[in-house]
Amino acid sequence: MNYWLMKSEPDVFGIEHLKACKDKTEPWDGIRNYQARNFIRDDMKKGDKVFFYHSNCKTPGIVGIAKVVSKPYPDPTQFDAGSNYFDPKSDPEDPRWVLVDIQHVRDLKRTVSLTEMKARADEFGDFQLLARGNRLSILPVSKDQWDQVLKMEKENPA
DNA sequence: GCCAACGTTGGC
DNA sequence: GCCAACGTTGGC
Repeated sequence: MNYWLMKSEPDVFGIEHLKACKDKTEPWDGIRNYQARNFIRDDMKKGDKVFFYHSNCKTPGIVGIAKVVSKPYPDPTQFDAGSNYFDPKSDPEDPRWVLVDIQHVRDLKRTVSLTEMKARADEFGDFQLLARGNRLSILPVSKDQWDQVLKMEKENPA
């Protein structure tokens, strides 16, 4: 059982969008970064838990919990010439990009903001979200880091 | 294989 | 809107 953090822009596809989907489930398409791809392809398992993170917005931070509800499978948008995610170099016999289906589990009671987490970076250890220049849209979270966020959720915001 | 140019991410 | 950081592309 692994833990992850997935970023999304609330203006494009936020946690409210995920909740509104059929079965609160949606294919997490459009990942076009090899490091993120490798996490999905090599390490993601059905049942893994996911922090839903809002980026590029007023208060960037973790807003909810989701879970992985499929195995990794080829991202259909890579073969769709009409899609923004179309990749003409991807071979249908050996697809370059994969995705998993993500299902909403619950909203956090409050947003655990990036600012708060940065202020308490020493309680997170080595956390890629807090690393300088971090741009990965999918990144691993340790059990301790997962629990730390949930602990902060229960506290009052700083 | 190097590296400059370019595009994207994402916090602020 | 700005800009730092980083990934990708393509010329050589």
